[in-house]
Amino acid sequence: MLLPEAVEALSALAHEHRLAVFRLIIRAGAGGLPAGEIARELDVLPNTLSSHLTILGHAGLIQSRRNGRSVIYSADYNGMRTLLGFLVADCCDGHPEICAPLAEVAQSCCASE
Amino acid sequence: MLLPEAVEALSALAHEHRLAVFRLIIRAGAGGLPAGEIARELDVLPNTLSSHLTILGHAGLIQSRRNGRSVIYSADYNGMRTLLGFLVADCCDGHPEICAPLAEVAQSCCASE
DNA sequence: TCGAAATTTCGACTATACACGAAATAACAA
DNA sequence: TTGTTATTTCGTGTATAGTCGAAATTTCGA
Repeated sequence: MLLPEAVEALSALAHEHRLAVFRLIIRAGAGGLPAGEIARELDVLPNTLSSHLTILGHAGLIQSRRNGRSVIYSADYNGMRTLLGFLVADCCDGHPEICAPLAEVAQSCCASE
Repeated sequence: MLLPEAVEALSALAHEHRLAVFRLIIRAGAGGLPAGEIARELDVLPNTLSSHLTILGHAGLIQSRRNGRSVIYSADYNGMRTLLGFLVADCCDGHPEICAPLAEVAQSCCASE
């Protein structure tokens, strides 16, 4: 991942509603959520939400598939992983004070699975 | 960390120059870098850089101390750790496909220290 | 085929972010 | 004190992001 792509992904998440949308979608798991339900849940107008979803999608953080009249949005785990990897990479240049605790967090939460 | 603070930190990093500044400062280690050197390195006007540094500082990602005529900026490891923790926390709700690989990355880079 | 539901696209308005020149402030040396 | 270096603050112009209403599109049931 290059810096411009990282900036795009960070910009996508750097918005109150979009970050909330992303977290909601991540927690929904592989099944994802229809746009309408997200709009209702977060009290955002459907057309406004649509533009937010487009931005998150273009940044590689979410994916969409159509199901009947609904469009289902789900997390792009690979995109999120790439972004986190990019951010973490900076601390690996001799600065374990950041990523050592992070390793614990990531490990402990995954171990519980 | 609450959502608004996360948005502020993400917004601070969601800018080509600011992200570059942050990475440069992180790699500089605890010694940090004077504002002027950062400006020269990234070819940004001193006053423009100053506003970027203020934004990163207010977001809790960097710190500053004065040394003579220079102002030295260094990374706020705790702030960065908090942001990464916030982002990773989302995947811990039963989605190890994100944080499992992240745990490896974080662990391997810290192990080499 | 007609109408309703779900979502997106379009166009316009407003607010905010960004960059820059000029001036102010802080520290130090002569 | 005077001048110089390093940095910040201020004011302004411009570009970009965000929001919304209205209309278009897609899908499906009656």
